[in-house]
Amino acid sequence: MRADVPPATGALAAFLIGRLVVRRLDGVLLSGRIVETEAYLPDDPASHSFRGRTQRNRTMFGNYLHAYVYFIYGSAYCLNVSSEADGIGAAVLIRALEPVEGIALIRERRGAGVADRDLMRGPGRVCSALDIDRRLDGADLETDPRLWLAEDGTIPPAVGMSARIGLSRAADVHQRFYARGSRYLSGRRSLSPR
DNA sequence: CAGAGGATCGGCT
DNA sequence: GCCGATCCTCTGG
Repeated sequence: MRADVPPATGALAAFLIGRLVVRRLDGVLLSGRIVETEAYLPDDPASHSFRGRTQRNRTMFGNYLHAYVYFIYGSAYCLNVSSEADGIGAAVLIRALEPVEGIALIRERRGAGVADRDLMRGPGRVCSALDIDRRLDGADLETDPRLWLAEDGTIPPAVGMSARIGLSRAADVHQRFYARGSRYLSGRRSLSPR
């Protein structure tokens, strides 16, 4: 691979927009359409993998299409998809989903008073809605019966790009991808121009 | 072992 | 829009 070839991580982050995350929970299927992702590239100062492999981030360094789940701010889990070959630390953060299947159970899990628009609008809310935590870290998203990625044949939406959200480093790197026009985006409006 | 910081959320102004 | 909660993880001594 040469330097002018787009990194697989960025390509995956864009490709995943419009695809589904599916969770099986006690035999019930919960799913959502991916409307927002962020790429955390190899050698990215904002990435958990930047300072090398640790106990927490080791699935980022494993093969691609495995779940990397971490806990943040004492309150939220975030779901990522590992995105490069074995030995390279990189991942795609799933930032927001549009509810598709199992909405009744998702509403129940998120609690009364939460607007449908907010059920999975934000990475912590995605994991809260789908009961994703460190138990799922390392899950193979091609074979695990609890969590996987799917396509449903719908036409992929137009994809926009912007800076990533909530970073103190590499804040100018435009590796956030979103479905244009979706009402389920987590970012501020200035980051999602219509 | 102590300290600091963080890919967030929800509540309040 | 701003702010605090909350606790895991990593780093340095």
